[in-house]
Amino acid sequence: MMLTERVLRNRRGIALTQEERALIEGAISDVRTIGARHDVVSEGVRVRHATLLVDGMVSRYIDDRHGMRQLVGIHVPGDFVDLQAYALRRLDHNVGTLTPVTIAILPYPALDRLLEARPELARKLWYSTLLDGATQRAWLFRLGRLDSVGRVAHFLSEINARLEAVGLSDGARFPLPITQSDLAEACGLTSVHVNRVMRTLRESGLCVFRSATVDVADRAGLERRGDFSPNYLYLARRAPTPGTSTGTIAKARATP
Amino acid sequence: MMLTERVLRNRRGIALTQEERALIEGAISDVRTIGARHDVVSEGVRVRHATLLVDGMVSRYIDDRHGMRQLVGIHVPGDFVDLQAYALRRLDHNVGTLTPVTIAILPYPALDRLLEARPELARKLWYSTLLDGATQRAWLFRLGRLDSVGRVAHFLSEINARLEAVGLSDGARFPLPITQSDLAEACGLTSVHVNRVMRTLRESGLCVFRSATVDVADRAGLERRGDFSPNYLYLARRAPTPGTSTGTIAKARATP
DNA sequence: CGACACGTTGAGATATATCAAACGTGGTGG
DNA sequence: CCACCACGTTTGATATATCTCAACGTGTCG
Repeated sequence: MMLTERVLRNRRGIALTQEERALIEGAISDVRTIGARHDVVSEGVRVRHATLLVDGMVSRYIDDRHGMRQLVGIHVPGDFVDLQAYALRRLDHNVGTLTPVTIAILPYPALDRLLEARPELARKLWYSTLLDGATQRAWLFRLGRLDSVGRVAHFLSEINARLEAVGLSDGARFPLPITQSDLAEACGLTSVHVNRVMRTLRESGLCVFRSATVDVADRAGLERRGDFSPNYLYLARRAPTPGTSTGTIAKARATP
Repeated sequence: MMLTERVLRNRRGIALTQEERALIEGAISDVRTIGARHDVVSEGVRVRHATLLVDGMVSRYIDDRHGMRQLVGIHVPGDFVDLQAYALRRLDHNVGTLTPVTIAILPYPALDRLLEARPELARKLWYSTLLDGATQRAWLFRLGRLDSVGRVAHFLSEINARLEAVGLSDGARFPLPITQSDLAEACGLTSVHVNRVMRTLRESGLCVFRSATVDVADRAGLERRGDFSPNYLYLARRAPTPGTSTGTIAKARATP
């Protein structure tokens, strides 16, 4: 399986060519696995390479003075997790694994050469950082205007759509190997309340979250409850490219 | 006064040269004034030019199904308000004026030529969209982890720092020509509650918001209350470049 | 002077947090 | 293989922050 197989897959207007995928693979110096709950990049540290998430999930987060944490982004396979730093050199937040992950490393010098030679590819990677921005705006909407059930419904709808785009969800069921506390930190809630929200979603027949899997019983209903509309993801038409069957996201504990 | 005078001013590592400012000015086709409460760009509409905010304030916002609005960004003079669309062609949110504004228009064809000829300038404009992203993450933190007083304190601290960077605040006092409802839409609160928050801030001696002006009595205290740290703004060292004295932001009603 | 938008205040309703405890369950070591 | 441990989940009771609704005040502009 190609390491870059999922990069920008099914994103409207900026899909990568096979040649571009190969070029990115050529810039990869290293592929690593990291255990769950480890930081990949820390705030303020100088970054020297870009990181492509191949398998697993990672979060971007900000801690406050009292140890409370807010997720400001979450990444699924195919996402670059720290491209921001390529331009800014340092990150204003932390990036940490939620699950064991496989990541591919692209040293900046190799990336420099690649993007200089291929301005079209540079443009597409810029786009991908703009897509991150669009997602962040949707998260702002979620936190600012939705109630707790709406926030979780919106979050789950988003992850469903994003996993579907990269072939890891069939729209009705997808892996979500994170804890209710993680969900709480993403949605600006407490884990206790997230638990009650999950019960509400279950009892209203929208979805069930059990053993790291979400079963979506009523997708339209879930999306409606979360005031979710996928336009901000700039996805290609639904009905994702076949080729990769729905898969899983690594969950077993790996070496730290 | 140069239209681009405030663009990327006092931003660490990516300040523009005088020549680059002149080049941007050369790409400006038009300068317009627009009244308060008018949309500049609407969601989903194809965009054909970039917009530089020269004077006034504009917001980026998302409306929900029930007419509630969430601000996902706010812009001060010197900001590009829709560079995202240059890459994505459409915006996933709306951009509307909060006050009467002066904006400069840069048609994409002119921008294309400019950025092709000047990759270094292209890089800096890309950076500026990444700075927007960093600010959005700070907003996520604000909404997800701060209480109402903290949110408003954080918001005001941010605006103070950003206006200071472009010479429109001296750190102790700055113009804020928006309503308490706008503030509420930015902070995920109701306008009634924002009113009470302002009273709290006043009574605790942190700051006073009156007649479209914020007087910061205790900057350190305000920033502490909002758990604010300006690192995400990537500002150059404090002590802003002299040259432009503290000014105002247009407030008088203009023609729609 | 009057209208209208914005700001201010109060009382009461409600959503979510907090605190505390019990329950499951998968992994680990004896 | 079993027992235990750690971590995550679930539930209950109570506290509290914020919203909602409603009314009244105030400044600005025509």
